[in-house]
Amino acid sequence: MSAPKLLLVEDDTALAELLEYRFASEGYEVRTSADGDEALMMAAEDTPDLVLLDWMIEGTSGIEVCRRLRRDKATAHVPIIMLTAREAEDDRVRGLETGADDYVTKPFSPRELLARVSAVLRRVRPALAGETIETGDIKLDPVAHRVERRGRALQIGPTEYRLLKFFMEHPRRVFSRSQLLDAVWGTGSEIEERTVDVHIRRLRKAIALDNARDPIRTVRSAGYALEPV
Amino acid sequence: MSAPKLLLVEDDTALAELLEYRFASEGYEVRTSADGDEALMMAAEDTPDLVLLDWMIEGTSGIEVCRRLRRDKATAHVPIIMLTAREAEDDRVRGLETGADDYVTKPFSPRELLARVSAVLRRVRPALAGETIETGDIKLDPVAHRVERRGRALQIGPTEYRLLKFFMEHPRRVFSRSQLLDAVWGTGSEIEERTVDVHIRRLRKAIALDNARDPIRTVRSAGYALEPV
DNA sequence: CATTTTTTCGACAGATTTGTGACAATAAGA
DNA sequence: TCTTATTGTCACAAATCTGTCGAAAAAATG
Repeated sequence: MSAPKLLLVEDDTALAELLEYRFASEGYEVRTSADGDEALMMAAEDTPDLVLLDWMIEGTSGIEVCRRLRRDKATAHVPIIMLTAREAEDDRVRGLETGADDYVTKPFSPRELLARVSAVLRRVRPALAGETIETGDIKLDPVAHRVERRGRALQIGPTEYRLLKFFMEHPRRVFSRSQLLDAVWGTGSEIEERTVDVHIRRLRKAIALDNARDPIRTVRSAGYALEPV
Repeated sequence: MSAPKLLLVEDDTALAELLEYRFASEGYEVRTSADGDEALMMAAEDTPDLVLLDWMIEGTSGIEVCRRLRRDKATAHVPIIMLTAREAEDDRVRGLETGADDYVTKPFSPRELLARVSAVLRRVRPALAGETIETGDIKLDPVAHRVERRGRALQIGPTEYRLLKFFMEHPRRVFSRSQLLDAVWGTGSEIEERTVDVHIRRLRKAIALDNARDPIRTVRSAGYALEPV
């Protein structure tokens, strides 16, 4: 399984290094920035799976970073855990309103933060936490790299697996062919858009059961979506 | 998702370039003009989603541009944020009276302006921010690209979807055929006006339910409007 | 009531978009 | 090395959508 990618935005160097070390040793891939604008750039370049955001950083404030992350389509759904020094109620409230998923009040133990991160990831993108995702009657176990539907194991190729996993992480949402290319094939892949159609067909075939409805919805002139049956 | 279109009216070239760059990198589509009359022409050609209007521009004054935008049916309801250099109370009051939606006092940070723009757009056109819109008994989810009425999913073609979405973003308002052509088909589409009628009919058919009233009102010799049931 | 204007409706051919099977190239595994 | 899977593209078929007409219906006008 691929290591969850964290983006840590923290200008206290000592704390940042400590956390970086602890998370790395727990199997996370961590990148750090002390500066809000830089962090936003890093997030834009390579979308992280979760952002740890200090509320009190220099330059662009934490709340603003949060807003901007939410506003950009690519990072709009990345979970954010804010690290706040203040006990101040309204800071937390404002944070959660702005779209943070959870907060941790300083001082905190690395262990506590690890637990929160794991919890948020489990809730938002179960596959990253190594947990089985279930959408409708389809179950996907990212650790075993196995997919089953109504108890029956499905045989499914690598690309179709990634495609299905992506869909299951964002059920009901419509994705254009180019969005799917970016998400499943990687940004900048120079692949024909129509190729997506072919893989959709292969995926449909792979997850088809005699008496089950096709859970993949074609949205004409827009793209495809996975609808839980 | 289509990028929100902004029209920036600002004669301070340096500021204009800065803003243009920042907004572009946030996913907006920006056109700029330093001149009031030119700006009005641009707005007429391709209706923007929001206008950023400097109050103190050369030639036609900001307040006049604002008035004229409000007077033209096509741009009457486009939100306007005015950029005012003065702290002067009466300038802001006059602006809001003339029909501006919000104001930002110079000097301001691009960040602050971004926040205002986002807030105004969210308030005025939720679908641009990916929120579901609800008009009467019809619900439209732009993310899932799905329309339902009284809980029942509707089957609806691409053009009818765009048409309905536009109507739902501006309920109760009457639009002429040429306004609809501009908004739904795109400016400069060389399509027969009568064609709108046909798509209205198709939309009516698509959203019809046995026991429900037709929510689309025909306004003879003027156009069509969506009336929440 | 007859006339004029405007809108609705059904039909249709052409255009777009999507589904599908086949195929060569490449990668992976035995 | 030899087999077997997987991948990305095509070309063609199938499905769906589009823009226009012209006739019929409805609404205003006088």
